[in-house]
Amino acid sequence: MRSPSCEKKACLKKGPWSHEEDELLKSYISKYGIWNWCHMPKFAGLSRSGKSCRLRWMNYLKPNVKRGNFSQEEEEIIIQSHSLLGNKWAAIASKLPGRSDNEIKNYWHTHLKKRTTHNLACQTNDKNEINGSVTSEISEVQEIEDDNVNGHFGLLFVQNSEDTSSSSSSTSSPIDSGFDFNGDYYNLGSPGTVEDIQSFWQQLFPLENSELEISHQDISSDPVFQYLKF
DNA sequence: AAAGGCCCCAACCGCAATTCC
DNA sequence: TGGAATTGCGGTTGGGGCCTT
Repeated sequence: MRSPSCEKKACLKKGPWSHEEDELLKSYISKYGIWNWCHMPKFAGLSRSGKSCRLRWMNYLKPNVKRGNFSQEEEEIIIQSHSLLGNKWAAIASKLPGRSDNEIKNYWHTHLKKRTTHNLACQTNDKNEINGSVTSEISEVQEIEDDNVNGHFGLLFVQNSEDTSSSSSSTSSPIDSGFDFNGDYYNLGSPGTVEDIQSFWQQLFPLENSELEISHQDISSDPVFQYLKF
């Protein structure tokens, strides 16, 4: 299996992220969104691989990422989910909004694994003592309600503009990309025409960052804009 | 106070899956 | 349709901090 071509550069930085790098990535994504992890670092001024940037964003920089200790409820969800799903950390993480798969994986190995193996050992001992059947955790687990975890809730930065004069288009079609309430960037389709793109950025920026203003000239000179083939 | 061991967690690596051209 | 590019996932590692002796 090949390595991605964009990550062949030997000069890419590795190791812990500096505050400056975090700020560069955050500000770039808040401004331009996530359009291509592979090529983004270059435009953001980062000497990092796309994978490294993605990981940093997903685990730490993304809005709504929870830090700190896990609650009892979260621990129980992890334990129950793990008994159901095994090491499907991404699936388990989807049941815990704000927690990354990496964080859950680490927490499992450092805290919960010992506890559950200890419990299992205790259960086995009990079983031997009473010579009865042990009701495993698995049989007691119920499917966790996750209707509101996996779906998109709405648009954080984008809303329909009432200003119909800003675009040559007579219909103000809804923008099909942005950040949902989980902090995930989504893009439901191709941007379309130049006007679509310009309209998109114009709708995006005023809500995302009120002091930020952008002109058509700004857009057309932007590397992302050029990358998108214009 | 210093040295060694242990623990935790951020980040890397390799691979599979998916998307794009 | 096949290969290349990109994304996502899970296992693993390495280093820093804490604890013990």
